[in-house]
Amino acid sequence: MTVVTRFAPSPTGYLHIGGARTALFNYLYAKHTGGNFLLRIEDTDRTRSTQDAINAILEGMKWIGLPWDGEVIFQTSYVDRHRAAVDRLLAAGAAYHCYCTPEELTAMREEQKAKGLSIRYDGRWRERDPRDAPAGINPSIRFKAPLDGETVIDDLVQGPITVSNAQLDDMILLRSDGTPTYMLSVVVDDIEMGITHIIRGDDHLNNAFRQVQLIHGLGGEAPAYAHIPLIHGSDGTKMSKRHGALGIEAYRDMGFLPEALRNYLLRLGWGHGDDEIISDTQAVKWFDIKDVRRAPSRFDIDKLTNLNGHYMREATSEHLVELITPSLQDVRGKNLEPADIARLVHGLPGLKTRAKTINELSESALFYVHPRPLPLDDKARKVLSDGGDEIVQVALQALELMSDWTSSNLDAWARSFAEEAGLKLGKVAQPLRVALCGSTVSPPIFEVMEVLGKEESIARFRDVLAE
RNA sequence: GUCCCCAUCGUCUAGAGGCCUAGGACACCGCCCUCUCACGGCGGCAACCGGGGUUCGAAUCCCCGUGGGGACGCCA
Repeated sequence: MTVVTRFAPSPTGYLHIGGARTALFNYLYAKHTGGNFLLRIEDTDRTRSTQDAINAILEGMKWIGLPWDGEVIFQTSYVDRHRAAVDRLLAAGAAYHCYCTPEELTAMREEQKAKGLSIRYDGRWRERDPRDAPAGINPSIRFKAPLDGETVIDDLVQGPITVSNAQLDDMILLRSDGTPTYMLSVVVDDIEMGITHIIRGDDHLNNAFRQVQLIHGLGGEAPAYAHIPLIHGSDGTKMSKRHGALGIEAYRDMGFLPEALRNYLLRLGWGHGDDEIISDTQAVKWFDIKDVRRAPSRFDIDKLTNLNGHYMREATSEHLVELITPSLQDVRGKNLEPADIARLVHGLPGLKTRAKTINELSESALFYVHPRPLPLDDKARKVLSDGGDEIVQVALQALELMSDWTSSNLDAWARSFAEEAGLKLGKVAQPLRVALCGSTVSPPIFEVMEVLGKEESIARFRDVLAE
C-alpha cells in the first residue's frame, strides 16, 4: 500500500509554526515511505477564508521547502461530492434534519453548563417527525451517531484510545444554508483522495472519533491516525493565533533560514538518538511516526537561533549575499554594484561566524558597502579620541607605502609596527578597526583591510583624521 | 463542569527492567584560543512530579494522587 498523507490547513490566517511542523511530519512520513504528500486547502468556511491566507500558506510552504505532490486541492470545489455523501446518509437513515436555531442551541448549552452536564447536542430532532418542522426554518443536517458502544482509535502516536459513544453527539454535516461543514468534507475528501495516514495536531484527537463514526456510516474504512502533540509557547499553553503565534513569514523576516527552521521543528517532539543537526536526506531516512513523543513541547527561539547560526556557517557566501542584498540596498538607498557584491562575497566568511541570523548578518555587513564617510558609533569615537587617532595617523603614513595589500602582509606589518612602538597589537588594531568599520566589533581587521582594498582603506583612514 | 491526553535538567530530548554514578543539545557560568567580537576546544551547574505496588532489581511495568495540556461551535 502506498502511503498518502496530506496537510490540510484552513485559510483563515497565515501558516503558523505548528502548522508548519504538521506539514513537515506529513511530508517526511510520505517521503520516508516512498508515498505522496498532498496539500488540501480547507476553505469550507467561506466567511472566514481569504485569498490572502491562501497565498500566505502556499508561499510559506514554498519558503520552508515542503513541496507537495500534485495540484493544490481546494475543498470547496468538491461540494457536490460532499452533498452526495449526505444524500446517501439521509437515504440510509443515518442522518436527519435538525430545525434548531443557533439561539436555541446556545440556550441548550447554557442550561447544560449550569447543570454541570457535559455540553453536547441532545438529539432533540433525532427521532422527531419532520412534519413537526417549524415553518420558515432551514434545517441543518446532522449525522445520526451510534448511541451506545464505544469507538476506538489506535493512534500511531498516542496508542489505543477508547471513547464511549455516549460522549459523542450528532455533528452537523450540512449547515442550514446547505454548505458542508469541516467534519463532513474532511471525511469525504480523505476517502476520495485515498489518504492512508492522517498526521495532524493533537487538538483534533476528539474530532477523530466522530470522523471514524462518519467514515463507517459512509461505508469506508478509517485511515491510520497520528495525533501529534501541539507546540506550546514558552508559557506552556497552546500556541494559537490569539496567543501571539507567528506566521512562518515572521521567522523569515527575523532572519531565519528555512533549513534551520526545518531542523528545529523536526527535533521538536521527535528525536533520533543524540542527533541534533539533521540533513534533509537524513530526516527522510530516519523519520518515523513511532518516534514522535506524546507530550507537547515548548517553542524555544534560542535553540532555533543556535541552529540558524550553524546553517549560516554552512551556507555559501554567494547565497548569503543574495539574502542580505535587499536590506543592504534599503539602508543604503541605492542598488549594490557588482563591485559591492564581490566585496561582500569576499568578506562574508569573516562575517558569517559572527551572526546568528540573516538580519544580524546584513547589519554587520553594512560597513563594507556603506558610502563614505562611514558613521562611527560612540565607542568607536571614544577609541579615536583616547589617542587612537594618532595611531591611525602614524599608521597611515606607513600603509600608504604598502605595496602587497594582503591580510597576512598587513598582519605582519602591524605586529612589527606595534613592537617598535612598544604597544600591544590590540592598541594598534583597535583604532584601525573603528576607522574602517565604525565599530569596535568586526571581523579580524587585517582581513577587513584586504577585503576593502588599499584605496578604500586609506580613504576611510583619511576620513576619520579629517573630522 | 464533562471527556480525552500527557509527565526525565530552565528548554528540546536519549532511555524498550540490570549497560544509569541518568547521556546529548540549547541557554547559563568558567578556562583556552585571540587584534575586538564571534566561531572552535575543554570544563562546570542542572532532571527521572509524589505515593503505593510488581520484581532479586524500576526513569522504564501497574494503580492512585498531583500537576500540565487539549477538546466540548451551523470554526477548522
